[in-house]
Amino acid sequence: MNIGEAAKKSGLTVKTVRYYDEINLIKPVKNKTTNYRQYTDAELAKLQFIGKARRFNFSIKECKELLSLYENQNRSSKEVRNLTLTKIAEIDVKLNELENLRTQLSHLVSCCKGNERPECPIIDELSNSDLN
Amino acid sequence: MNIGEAAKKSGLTVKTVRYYDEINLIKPVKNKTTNYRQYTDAELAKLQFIGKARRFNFSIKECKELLSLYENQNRSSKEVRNLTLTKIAEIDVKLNELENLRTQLSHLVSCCKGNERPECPIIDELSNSDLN
DNA sequence: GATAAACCTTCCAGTAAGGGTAAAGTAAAG
DNA sequence: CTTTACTTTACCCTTACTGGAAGGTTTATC
Repeated sequence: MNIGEAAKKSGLTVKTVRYYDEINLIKPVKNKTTNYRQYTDAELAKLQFIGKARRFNFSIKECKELLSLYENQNRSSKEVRNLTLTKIAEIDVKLNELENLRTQLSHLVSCCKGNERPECPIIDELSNSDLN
Repeated sequence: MNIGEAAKKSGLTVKTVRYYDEINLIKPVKNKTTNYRQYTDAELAKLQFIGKARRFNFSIKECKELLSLYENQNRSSKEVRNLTLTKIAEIDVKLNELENLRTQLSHLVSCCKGNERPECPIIDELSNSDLN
């Protein structure tokens, strides 16, 4: 199939699919006469796999790893599990950071009258040169 | 003061401070003979302001807005408060996404034996072409 | 006075993961 | 035959910096 169909069926944009070719993630053969990319069903499956892994927040580099695990019939499930656990740990770090931020920002908002006057505790806090 | 001191006192890197000059965020005067950037105390205060706002997850563009509010003695606290509320709303969206991801990934992990065998529910799920 | 270190300068390239647009070739439909 | 839809490559743009090279300046040491 052509790139447009592969993109549609994988839920990716044509640009993205072309990009995955460019970075050697998924390289289809090319029609010699038209120079069009030709995607097989197996390649479509890989595009779908990558799309899903990306939605699961795996980076392209991690997607490459997952893809090679996906293609390797002899890999152990432990390898995949460990990659996933690492990803969960990263998400936890991010969650913590964001929760802290949210707490601090909502504290600032609760201190600020939000009226037409210029006095603003938010600006005051940002102007405070203490690191934190 | 020179850029090194300004960087140290603001908790930013020299590279970052130079970058803020480049993008017209904070432009110091330059010593004509040495061509060194000269930062005033007021500029240092702005660097600190920006550094803090960045740590609060405001983008550079938002920092520019905040900075102009900071410099404007006549602005209402409402404007600052609204910007902050918008930021909190963004954080909430991000938190939701990450929490969903975490739930799904830990569900996958709990299904995967993580042993030496190749059967792996995580890969199976990623191979599932359903969008979610 | 020479030299070395610790500064500072600009410029160029790269990061992640594509998005936007242009100019041009190809294909399918009417 | 023409229009419309699709495809190609090539280039620059995005965010917010970071790293490095090549060179000028200042300060400390010998």
